[in-house]
Amino acid sequence: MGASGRQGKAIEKGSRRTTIADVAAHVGHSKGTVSRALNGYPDISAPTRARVERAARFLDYSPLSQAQAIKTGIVRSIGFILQTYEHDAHRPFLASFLSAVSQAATDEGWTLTLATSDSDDGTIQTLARLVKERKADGFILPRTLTKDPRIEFLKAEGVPYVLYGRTADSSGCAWYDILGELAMEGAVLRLNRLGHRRIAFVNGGSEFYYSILRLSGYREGLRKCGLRYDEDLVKSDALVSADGAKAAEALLVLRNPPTAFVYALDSAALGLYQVADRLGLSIAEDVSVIAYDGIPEGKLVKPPLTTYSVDRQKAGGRLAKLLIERIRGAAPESLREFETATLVERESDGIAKLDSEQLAARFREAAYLQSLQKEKIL
Amino acid sequence: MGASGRQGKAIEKGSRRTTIADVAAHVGHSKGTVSRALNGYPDISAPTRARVERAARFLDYSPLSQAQAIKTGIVRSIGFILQTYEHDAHRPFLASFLSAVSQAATDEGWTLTLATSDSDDGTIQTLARLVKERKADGFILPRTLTKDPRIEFLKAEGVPYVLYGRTADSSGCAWYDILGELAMEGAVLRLNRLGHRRIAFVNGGSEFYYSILRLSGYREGLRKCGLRYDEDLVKSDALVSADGAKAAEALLVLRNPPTAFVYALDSAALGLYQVADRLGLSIAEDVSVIAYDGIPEGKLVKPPLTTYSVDRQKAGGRLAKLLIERIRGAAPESLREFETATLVERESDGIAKLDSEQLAARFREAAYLQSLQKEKIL
DNA sequence: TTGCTTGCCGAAACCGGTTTCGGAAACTAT
DNA sequence: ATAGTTTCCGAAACCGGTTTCGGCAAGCAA
Repeated sequence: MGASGRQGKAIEKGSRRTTIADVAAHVGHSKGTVSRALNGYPDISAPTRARVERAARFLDYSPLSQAQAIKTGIVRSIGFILQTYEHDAHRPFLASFLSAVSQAATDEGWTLTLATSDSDDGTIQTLARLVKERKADGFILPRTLTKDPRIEFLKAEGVPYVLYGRTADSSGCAWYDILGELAMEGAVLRLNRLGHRRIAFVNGGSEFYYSILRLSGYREGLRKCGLRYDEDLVKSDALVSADGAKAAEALLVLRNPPTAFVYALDSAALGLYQVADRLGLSIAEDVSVIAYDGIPEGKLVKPPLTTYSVDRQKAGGRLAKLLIERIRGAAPESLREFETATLVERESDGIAKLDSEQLAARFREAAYLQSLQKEKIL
Repeated sequence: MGASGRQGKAIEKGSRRTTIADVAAHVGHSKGTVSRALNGYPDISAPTRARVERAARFLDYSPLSQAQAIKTGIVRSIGFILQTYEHDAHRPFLASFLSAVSQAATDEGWTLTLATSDSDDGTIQTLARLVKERKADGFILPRTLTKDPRIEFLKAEGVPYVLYGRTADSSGCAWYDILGELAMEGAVLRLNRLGHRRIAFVNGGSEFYYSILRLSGYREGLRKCGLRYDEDLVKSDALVSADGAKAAEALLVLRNPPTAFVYALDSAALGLYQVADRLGLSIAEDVSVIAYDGIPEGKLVKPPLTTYSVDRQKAGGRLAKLLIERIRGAAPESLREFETATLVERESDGIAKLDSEQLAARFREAAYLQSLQKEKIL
């Protein structure tokens, strides 16, 4: 059945990969025909297509994406930019997130190209470079801002992208997002059921769109409980535990301190633990806290942190699929997915034993004790 | 100065990227000359080369790596495979490690291609696929085994790689590694200086070559202290806190329990905290522990864990550079670097207040108390 | 001068694919 | 039987580079 001519192929020299020409020779057709057959062009007869496909499989042929790219412009690669200036707090997830993205990409025969930047400008430049050098066909943009320069840039360049998160101007955007607002609302409701009436909210970075959403969820929760919104009880820009601690202190010295805290970020909530420790307050007993993210430290801390946990793994996988569809031409409006965070009930929230006044008293007493201790040490 | 002919280039249509032909036209030379000039061929005169380079800069030209690759076979990309079946314990570092790799790659005009696998076989297959599809020119292999199938595969295929770690058969291998053996030795010496005479060693996964090295470091430490090696005091395969806890228990029930522990992994050392907690032992007071890695949880735990910390950031950067040099043809023997782990003195190690017998007594007492408590609860 | 090198560069083939174009063969419709 | 369509595929151009090959001109020795 061999086509005309001898094979005469040297096995030595690292066994050259099989090219489209090999397949063409094997089935006795031209390269063009093989290419069209494999790419589903309609002007190839069914039997020919079948023969070509069989030969391709037999010869273990797979096209070189770079060779395709030089003509088609697409390299089958997903771009992702690690923003190293973001606080470490966001890092632990990265591994499982990236592995999910990469896994999904692999399933489709795609690759994940990773790049880095250490500033906002750098991110745009890196984006530009990857596009110019055709290293990526589209991007996953994590942690979207309310007004995000990355989105503006890519939109202007006509490069496909999909958001992990939402943004103010959603026109032309595809996304996957967790309904953080629902989580915040749920946290408030839960704390209210436990008897808390003064519930504080410590938000994350105010430039991120999720902060707007989470705040609205908090307010919605208050509304459903019939509690009034008190802006004294709201802090923002708490990303790490130091920030969270500062916010907690500011809230606890209020004349009417909150007996419960909702944190938009686990990492910031850890700060409350430090403050409580210092003030001799017991978490769950004296003050309750519920946060959001599901970082591993939440399990370690005492008492373990009740939190709304996010499935980063799933997010990564879905984002990859969505981006690939987007690159293949699907309309962005059809590529918008939501997921909910799942409540992990641990032990940092409990029945309100003290009301705000009693807590204030306790706090004064704690401060008194603390100053006594300090004197002793001095 | 314009070359012959009109430009006649349409600005519309996403402003086509400038190609080598544009540069050639601009300087009035052939494509071939431009290519050779830019790639440092010796048969180009100095003035011509200068003119070409200036034009290239002026036109903001950079060659399309894929187009180059189809002829040269190299795509300027570093491959890295995320092994998702590895325990999460090793994940937290990933972010900074990868960002360093990617940063170093970017500096050289290279990219990082990430792939995933969930089994050993899968890793080889993924390696093979990336090589076949020319998605990567070489690989960084983290967490090397004593006998590592990845190395065997790549060696057989003639694909460049560089190890993060060492391996039994180092022929033809380039690597970057941390001298974990020195750290273990240092830990033993330090504990001995604090008065400890029975020092246990809880090793990591025995298939990893680092385990062999760290064990030898531990033994060397003992030797220098004049302590004899007691195999009852050595456990292995403790990767996560559960494993570490099991090892700790087994060691503490010995007739002559250790008063100090050296853990090859921070994550496993966390298990000792659980056990101590359960048994009413105080870490640093009753038993000391020093570990290795520098995971963030080490800071959170009480008392904070004394550990030998590894600079993953630096490792990533160096590995990328080494790999690129390797791909460019440098001899593997010339690409071997070592770094040391740095001791982070925290509070989990202290002066030995109890000797082994006293500890055994304390432990019996603690066990007694514990059983009492249990009865009360029941 | 002549003959040989050497330096420098253009022409063209090539890498591994995709896509346009046009034509032969087979099918229809008259 | 002839003309007009379709169907299917080959030839060739093309994508953006690299590399081989050979030739012209200048330089040098005889």
